[in-house]
Amino acid sequence: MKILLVDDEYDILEFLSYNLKKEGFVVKTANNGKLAVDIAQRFKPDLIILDVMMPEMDGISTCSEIREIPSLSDVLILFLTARAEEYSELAGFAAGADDYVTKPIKPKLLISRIKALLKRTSNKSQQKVIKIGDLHIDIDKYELIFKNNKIHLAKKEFKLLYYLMTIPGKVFLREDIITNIWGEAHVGDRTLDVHIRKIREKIGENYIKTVKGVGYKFDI
Amino acid sequence: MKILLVDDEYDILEFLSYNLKKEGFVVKTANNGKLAVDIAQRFKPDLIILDVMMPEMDGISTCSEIREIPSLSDVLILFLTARAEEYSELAGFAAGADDYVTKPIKPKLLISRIKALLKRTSNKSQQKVIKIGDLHIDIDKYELIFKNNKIHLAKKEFKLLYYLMTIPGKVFLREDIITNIWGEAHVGDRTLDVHIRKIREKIGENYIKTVKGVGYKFDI
DNA sequence: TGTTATGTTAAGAAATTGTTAAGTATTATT
DNA sequence: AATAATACTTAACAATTTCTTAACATAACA
Repeated sequence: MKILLVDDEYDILEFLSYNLKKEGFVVKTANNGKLAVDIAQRFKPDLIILDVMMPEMDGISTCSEIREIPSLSDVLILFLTARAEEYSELAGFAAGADDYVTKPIKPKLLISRIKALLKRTSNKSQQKVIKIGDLHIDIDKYELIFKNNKIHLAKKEFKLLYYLMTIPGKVFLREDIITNIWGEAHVGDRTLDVHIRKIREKIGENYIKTVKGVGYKFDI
Repeated sequence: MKILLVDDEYDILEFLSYNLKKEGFVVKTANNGKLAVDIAQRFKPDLIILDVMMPEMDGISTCSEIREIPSLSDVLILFLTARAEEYSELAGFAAGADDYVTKPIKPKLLISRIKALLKRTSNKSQQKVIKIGDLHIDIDKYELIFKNNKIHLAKKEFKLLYYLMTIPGKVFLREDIITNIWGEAHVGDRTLDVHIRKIREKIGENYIKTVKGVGYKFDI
């Protein structure tokens, strides 16, 4: 598994690089956003760890830029952010982040988050059954089981819930959800909300969480 | 059963090819990943045996590429890996491998693993008698028994019910059912429904379930 | 506090499947 | 080969489910 580390502080690059290599990851580093974009295209990392605060091009701009490069659109992006900058969590997810970790960084925590992230996505395409909490969704059977009862979901509801459940905790952008479920077709402003509502009616209000201005996530 | 062998070392290809052919498998070989992908598409093997370590395109990349080709998405993939490269086991499974065998290769072990693998998947479709609930279907006898009474099903009805029963609970897509029962021929929009109805008339409404917008499933 | 994004509801439009009956094709029987 | 019986397909329409929209309500944010 290849990781690209991006931070303007040399000490942090050194510190993280050491810890990640020790875990068996192949690591490259970049000390600014522009360079990161360049390296990423050749190195094709599985994961990019981006510091939010960087001079010139900050992590969020870098992230947006990476997401626009087709060959990198699937790469995982994890943000490093100071605890204070709470806003950046939102902005980061909006730009297409998959996870974020707050500074000061504890290597063990970071590594466990990285592993969780890599695992989730490597399973993604194969997973036909997803179990989370009281929920159990099976794409082959087109069946949702909630507290041991079968629950009927209409096709769009099912697709939508399944999509959110593929990566629990990840915030899916509103527009990405719409593209994924409805394709390119134009669909009204409230349509997604109505479908979310119908799912919530069936499984309760606790699972699907709204991240205002960004999208929805499935979480326990 | 057809097997595609992929390894960059000629000796290994030769050695394995000999042993597999002796077991009655139809074997083709490729000495690099690119070639393997090409051959696989025409040869349509049941199983691909991939060496993880190969120059240029390694086994894992090859595997990922194969998994992205729809006509090959169901092919079984078995990795050959050196004992040292433990990481590749994980990476391999993530890329969609079905099994792996470590080098040095013992032909007997490899063959038993292959057989187990092929058996696993062929079981599903080869079953001649299926019993579910009050139903008991026998493909050889062309016979359906429902609550201890023989029930006569016409040919198409039988094929259809049998097809749905091969994997109870699984939703079969409308178009897949039509392709499977009627072949490529164009068939009217309501034909499938009418057949479903006739089966339901004979075995009741409880077994075949409609999943609107998707297809039908056999379920209790 | 105004603005924006999302929630909620109900109605009806759209899509999908069900049902019936009649016509055509196939197979079996004499 | 003619007839009868069975199997299959189609078309028309009915019934049902699913989806979308619009209008308004509410909550979160700047």
